[in-house]
Amino acid sequence: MSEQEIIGKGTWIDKLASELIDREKSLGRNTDLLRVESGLGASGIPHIGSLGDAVRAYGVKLALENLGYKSELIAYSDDLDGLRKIPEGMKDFGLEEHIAKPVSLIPDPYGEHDSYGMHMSSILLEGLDEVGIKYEFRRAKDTYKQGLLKDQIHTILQNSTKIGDKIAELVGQEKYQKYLPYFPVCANCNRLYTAESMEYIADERKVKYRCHDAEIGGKMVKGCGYEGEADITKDLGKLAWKVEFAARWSAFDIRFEAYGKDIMDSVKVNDWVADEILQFPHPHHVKYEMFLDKGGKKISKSLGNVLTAQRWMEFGSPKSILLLLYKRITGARELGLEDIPSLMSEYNELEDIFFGRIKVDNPAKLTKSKGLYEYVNLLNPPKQASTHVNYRLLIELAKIFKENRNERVMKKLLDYGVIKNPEPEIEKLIEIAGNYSDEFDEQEKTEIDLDETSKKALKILSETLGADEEPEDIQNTIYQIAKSNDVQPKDFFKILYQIILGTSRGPKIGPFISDIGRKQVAKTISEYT
RNA sequence: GGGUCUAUGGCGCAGCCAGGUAGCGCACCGGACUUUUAAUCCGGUUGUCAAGGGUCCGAAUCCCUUUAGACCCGCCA
Repeated sequence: MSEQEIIGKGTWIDKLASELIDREKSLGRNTDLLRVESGLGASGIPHIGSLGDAVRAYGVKLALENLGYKSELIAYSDDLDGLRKIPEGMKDFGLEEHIAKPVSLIPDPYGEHDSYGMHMSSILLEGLDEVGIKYEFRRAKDTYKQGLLKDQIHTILQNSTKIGDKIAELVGQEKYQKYLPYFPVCANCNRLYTAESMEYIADERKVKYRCHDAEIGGKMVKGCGYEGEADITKDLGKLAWKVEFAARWSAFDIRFEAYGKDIMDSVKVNDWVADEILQFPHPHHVKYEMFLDKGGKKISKSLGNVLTAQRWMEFGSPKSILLLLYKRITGARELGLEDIPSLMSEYNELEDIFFGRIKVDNPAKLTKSKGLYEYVNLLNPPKQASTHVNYRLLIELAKIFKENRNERVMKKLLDYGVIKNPEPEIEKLIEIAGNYSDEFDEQEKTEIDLDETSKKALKILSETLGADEEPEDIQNTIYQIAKSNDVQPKDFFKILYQIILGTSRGPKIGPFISDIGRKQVAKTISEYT
């Protein structure tokens, strides 16, 4: 490590915040409040990547504050986006008729929120609440209704020719050389995208449009033929993505926004629009990779491999999500629920490092690990380490104890000396580890080949175990039964593991059987004789 | 057509974005313990960090070129 000064907590988040501050300074901009933004999609079920955008933006906010600046996170729901595709699992709600309508104008099929869009956003917001992220919520619908973007829209529409040419030059998309980058919501049929903007009447701040057929999501959607004018200061309608971010950044004074590589082109154009058209130096950015599923496929709302934060938290702690998201930002990531156990362990390890229980020689690494731990705790780390229980051990124990799980696993942990007292946090851990074990423990009904001698031995064992009097040494008893019935002990043990656990190996079987309950085991075994 | 990411022991991966002894899990080998399955514990082996070049006192890490794979964009938001 060189003598380079450590910035903040020594993580990539701090470095990013520091770059941001340097940039603001060299731009000569006011730094009284450095606002960061995260966009929330509202048209599909929000997955963990959507959560990541907001969580990381919040991390940057924390870093900025830690470096002595005021900051604020805006969570902006794009709820004027039109519904283009009906998400997997929602085919039965009759949503077809709402295709192309802004998601905030579609009723919530579940009847829980004011609209379809709000329903989707809420899933994400609840996820954020659960991991402890604070934000200021804003919606596209209100933003446009209140005319918050009217000046930006006006400027953009006045420069639409220039912008259209630039879009073609930067990303090769030519449609905005023909059309205005503004989609009104048809006043007659409530549809977006079908309303084609023809002309901007600058004096009146109105866009003339005609509702015509349009192709959306590979399907033709009928326009209603209505012709009208949309008032950009208060009517519903929205800018195309290629220019909308810029308008928002300028209107909300946004200084930082991360983005996924799928919208790289849009960001490129928006940066230019912000700088050159709106005269608002674009926010500082960081690009991240999409989360992919374990097959390397993009997590997609329509493919049905959506991994939500809520689903994750059935099996992993909120901190395991934060760790996943704060660990690093670059790199393609194949992600699945099977990553939870190692993240759970890694958190404990970081905690041990933070509290000095694990020595780390490299000072830079030490700083970084401690810093990461602090971010995972949202820069408010606990005063003392929590009791650590290995998550994988819990999964194993949960696999064995299915009835009265909490109580019996807890007892086992006390027996093992892993914990000293039952604690509520441990109960929670047992619960989620139990969920994990129930979900991913394939209980393959193994066909077991049993010859007559094995059956006979099993029968004897079953009777012995089922007797009222408990054999002193079950391990030895099993061994003796095998031997005296001409069954290889090795094979006999294997058969028992197959019957009890569905595997060919397992924990030492004597104590294991008393743990499960010998009568219970006797009953199980008798089914095979 | 444009762009991004990835490549590290047999397998799966971390380390890279702030350069400083190449690490972890599984597997494998040896030992301890167990009445011989298993588990556990201790110890050990395994690497031209994809290839080539550059910067540097020092590169898995930074820069350039190449190869292979994945993903994104080129509908739309």
